[in-house]
Amino acid sequence: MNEVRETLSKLVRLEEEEWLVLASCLHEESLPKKSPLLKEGEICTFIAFVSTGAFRYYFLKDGIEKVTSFFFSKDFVSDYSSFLSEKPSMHYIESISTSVVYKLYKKDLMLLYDKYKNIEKLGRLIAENLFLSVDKRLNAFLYLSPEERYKELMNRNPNLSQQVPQYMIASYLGVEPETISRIRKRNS
Amino acid sequence: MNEVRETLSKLVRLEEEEWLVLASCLHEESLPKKSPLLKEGEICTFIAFVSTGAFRYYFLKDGIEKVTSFFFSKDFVSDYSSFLSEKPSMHYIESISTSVVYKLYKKDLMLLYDKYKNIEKLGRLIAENLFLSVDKRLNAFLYLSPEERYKELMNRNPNLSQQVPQYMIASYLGVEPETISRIRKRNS
DNA sequence: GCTTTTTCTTGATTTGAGTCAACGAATTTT
DNA sequence: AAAATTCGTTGACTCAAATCAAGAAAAAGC
Repeated sequence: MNEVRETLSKLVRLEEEEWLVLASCLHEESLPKKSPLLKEGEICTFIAFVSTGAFRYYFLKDGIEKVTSFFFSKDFVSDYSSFLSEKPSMHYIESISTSVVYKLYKKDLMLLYDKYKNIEKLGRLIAENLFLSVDKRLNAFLYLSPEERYKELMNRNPNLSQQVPQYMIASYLGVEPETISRIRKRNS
Repeated sequence: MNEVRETLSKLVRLEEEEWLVLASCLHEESLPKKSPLLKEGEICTFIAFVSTGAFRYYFLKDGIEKVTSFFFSKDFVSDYSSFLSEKPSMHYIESISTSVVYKLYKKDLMLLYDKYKNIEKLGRLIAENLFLSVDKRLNAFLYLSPEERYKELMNRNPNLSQQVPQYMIASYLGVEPETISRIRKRNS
């Protein structure tokens, strides 16, 4: 729980009371490997802080899993689009390994937003950060070739291939596993 | 100026005082056709409300203009990434037609955020909305073929081709102008 | 109006990634 | 440890979009 506080404190300085009431809204949940946190068709009603473990965020296109994101320790995992719009999610979120998360439900968060100015601010900062990360990812698709995307991803996250299988990385980069294989061969 | 208020009022209910102080921070600016609002290398210090006119948001890749977005009347135009991160922009923002905007500078906005809870909330809602739109666009690249992207864009914005030349639409969809030409031929 | 420039279309060719398929390598299961 | 399943590599082939190039059409300028 303290990791949550630490992570949040990098964004905003919360009053003691604000933290306590926020903490009282956090629900701990443990998941074994390959457990669903969210399924297609559900409305995502939570933001979850990843304490330990890892998650993948994917959707099915013609029965094939397309990975859109990964979430690791200290990340906030959610289908933020579904969370905001309250529309059914098109995605699955599934644990890659044994995981512990702290869930914060939207109905609680909305009350906190209204009551506590610093939590409202926290909400803005979270939204801004998420904007920055989607924007960066969109730019990678607009600006870069698959090979450039792969190199940049590996540069910024050198141990990713130890954490997730290569076919998920391929999917994340919007290419087929064979393409990653060939990129690796070319650059070795 | 009243259009600004109307647009904002759809997001949050501002107190009279909040609106007045916000309005006092808006700077009107008129631009002839093809004028820059932002250039590559500059830090984007503003969010501008488009009163009349249209803008294109692009970057140069090997000297070739790649259009990332369009902004029309009632949109907020900014390099929001640069605005948030305070890093130099990689983009140009240029008027497509004669335009009038109301600029709100970051230094002013930050003070407003601190002082007025509803403006802080407005900031969150703007960030959330921008997140949703980038996320949607990213999904279009992840899920859809160029042809599907084109059809969807035209569906949602039937008069876009009257407002901007086709080569900019091509660029926006991440394809070459010839491809749009061929898609149109196929579907006629 | 005509001229010039910009934008759009069409064809021929190239190319990078996808698809299909087969086969090793590595994990997991029992 | 052996068997089974999953994962990664490689090759042959296909295909959709990029590239190159030449004109046609439309818009802007005079």
